[in-house]
Amino acid sequence: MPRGHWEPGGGFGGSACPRRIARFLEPCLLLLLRGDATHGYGLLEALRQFGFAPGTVDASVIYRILREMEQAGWVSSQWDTTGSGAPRRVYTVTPDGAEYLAAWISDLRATRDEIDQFIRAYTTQSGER
Amino acid sequence: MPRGHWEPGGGFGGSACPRRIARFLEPCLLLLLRGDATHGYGLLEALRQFGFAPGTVDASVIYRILREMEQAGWVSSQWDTTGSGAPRRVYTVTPDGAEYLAAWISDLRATRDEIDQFIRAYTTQSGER
DNA sequence: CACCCTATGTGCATGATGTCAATAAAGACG
DNA sequence: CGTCTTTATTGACATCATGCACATAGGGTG
Repeated sequence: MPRGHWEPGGGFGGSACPRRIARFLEPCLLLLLRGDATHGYGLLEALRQFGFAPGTVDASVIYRILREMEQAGWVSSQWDTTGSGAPRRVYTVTPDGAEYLAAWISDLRATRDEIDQFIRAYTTQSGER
Repeated sequence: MPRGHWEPGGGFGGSACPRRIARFLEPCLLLLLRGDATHGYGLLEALRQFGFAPGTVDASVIYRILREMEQAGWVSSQWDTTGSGAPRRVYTVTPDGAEYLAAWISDLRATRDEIDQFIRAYTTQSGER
């Protein structure tokens, strides 16, 4: 098998691999930020609920996306120095970010329907044999 | 908005954008090849049934994937010089390719379930407000 | 021949993502 | 104080998927 092939259904550490969807971390982080998670490091563990196995996402990826989203205006940040340990950059979702997340949801619905259509086409073709 | 952002739900020519799923063309081509389409150029129009608007997929992408899949052993090809015009490279799916497609289907099912889970998390959080 | 259409292919640029290293601050401990 | 560990953040580089521009070639048509 040529290098770089994803071995669908088998590889990728056995997880269902939400990373098959491009930029999926973006809406995940937005949704978590609307909840109670607020800073980069805390988001790492919270991602588990969306199918990301622990250790599969590097922290640097989280921070990079957060900075990009702040530049885009989807989130804003302030420093929090009240707790013990290193200061945390705390993120909140802007109104624009909420709209962006809503657009993501509508797009994901469409993507899901496309997948369903493809699976139906497969089972139909297989059943006709 | 920074360049390169996908504007989910709005951009991308208004189509539902199946390309949100990485390498989605691969299973599409395999499924079409199990049907009646046989050569690269003919696959271009046949892709329409999977949500690819005409003109959204460049022909070079099709040929590149076909050659990669042949190297991987998922398809095999022969030249067809019987018709008029330039010779066609005609592809057929190998048994390994059929297995690979089946793995793709199982992976797509999992991906769809992840999307559903994410959408449910969103609507739950929105409903609680 | 000039031109167009079909058909296949190559090369390069860009964007998304993964990996690894570096920086920095605060507290614990000798 | 010096340094070790934990938490938090950033930067630099490599790889992969994809899009775009262009090259090649056969055959029909004026």
